[in-house]
Amino acid sequence: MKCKSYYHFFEVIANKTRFKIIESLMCGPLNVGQICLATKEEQSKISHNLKVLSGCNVVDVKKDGKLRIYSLNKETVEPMLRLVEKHVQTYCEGNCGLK
Amino acid sequence: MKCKSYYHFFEVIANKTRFKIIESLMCGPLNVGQICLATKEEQSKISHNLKVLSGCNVVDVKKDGKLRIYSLNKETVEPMLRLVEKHVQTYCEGNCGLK
DNA sequence: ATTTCATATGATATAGTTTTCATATGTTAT
DNA sequence: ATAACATATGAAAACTATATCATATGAAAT
Repeated sequence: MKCKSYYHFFEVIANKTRFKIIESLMCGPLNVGQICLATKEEQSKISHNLKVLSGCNVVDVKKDGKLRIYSLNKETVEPMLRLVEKHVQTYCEGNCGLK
Repeated sequence: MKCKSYYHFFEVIANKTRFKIIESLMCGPLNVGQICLATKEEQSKISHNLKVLSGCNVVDVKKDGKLRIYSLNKETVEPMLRLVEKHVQTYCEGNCGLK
């Protein structure tokens, strides 16, 4: 397994705002304005962070007029969250030292 | 799936030094001095980062005299790295925008 | 009991990331 | 062509994480 720079992938997910974006996209694609509403975050903040997420294909964009619709790459993200959930359940009663 | 604070788990892995530690433990348990050699990093840096890793059970410690032997929780880490590897192969030719 | 070795810890300095604010770009409607 | 709207972008400010250095702790050997 070659993984010399895989930690960069985790950096992308390891952020509160980006994680909220991911959660908001769990139920289906949304445009930027809708993501702002769902996350209660500012537009430019969301845009900056969407760029990071799409930069490594954690989310996908497509244009629709003046809207940009973002969708989650569930194939990678969902199993990854399932692994974390299992880890927390198995190894950490309560909060695992996680803040 | 409840995942409100799961991003903290990713923060733990999303770091160059800690990732090097994880890699060094891939082949089996090591004590702190051995991890320093394997990673070519300073002892106190390693200790600080080992604390973060063990804080959420990504690694496990046991004492042996004055040595402390760390081992990797492969059950969570390995499948997670496999997911990233697959992601990179599938969605990113070259480097995926990852640094 | 003292020295030596292995590791941990605390405080500060340093580096890096994230947000913010102002503005730019691109699209549709008028 | 201009206005209105949605989103993106750049630069600076604000924030957070990390490394470093000095020192502390604990265990074994002398």
